[in-house]
Amino acid sequence: MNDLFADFDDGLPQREDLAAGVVLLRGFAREQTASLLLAVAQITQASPFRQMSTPGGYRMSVAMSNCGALGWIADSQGYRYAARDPLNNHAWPAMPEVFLALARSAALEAGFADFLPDVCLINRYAPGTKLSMHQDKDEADFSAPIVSISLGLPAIFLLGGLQRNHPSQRIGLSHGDVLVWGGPARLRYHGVLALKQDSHAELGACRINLTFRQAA
DNA sequence: CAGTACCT
DNA sequence: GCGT
Repeated sequence: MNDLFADFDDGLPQREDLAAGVVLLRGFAREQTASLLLAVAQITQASPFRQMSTPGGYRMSVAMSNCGALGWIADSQGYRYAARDPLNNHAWPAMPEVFLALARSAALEAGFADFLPDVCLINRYAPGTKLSMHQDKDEADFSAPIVSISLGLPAIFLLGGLQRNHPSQRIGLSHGDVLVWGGPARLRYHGVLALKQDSHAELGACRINLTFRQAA
């Protein structure tokens, strides 16, 4: 048994307070996973997954797309939000109602009322891909929380402190789990360890993460 | 895999 | 320093 990945087989979704301002909602999205994945397929037909480059000139292993009024992008110029997809110069696809409703209800359940995200960053992880420790700090104000929905293969999320050299705790995230952090935790460093080689019943060798933010 | 140097 |  691995207690990083708790079961929710025979109960309602579990709320777990991991730290001040950090709430893990195990299985919170489990009834909506098919709808979410269908919407991801539609969004990424218009704005395909792509591996962005960091300002330092390295390609990120995780492939990304966005929906909503704004999208998070990285390139040689830096990290920022843009209203248009640089791949096609079109507006990002609209945020589906099921995304907005789920993100809002998860935020409320975690204690953050009136969350109105204008961005959903969609991250696609294959086995071996990862996200190094970073802060989400490209948003205009930090009063709104971050809502993160996990789909497909499990991953180990690293929750660090407010400084890069602080120790991190490992959080196992599985299909349908939702992690919310905000308030005193809003600027905590975080990352994702390289995915293990594995296969998910619905998604195959793939993890999809939806990150909701209020950027403007 | 955590710590660290890297140098845009 | 969302990279190696």
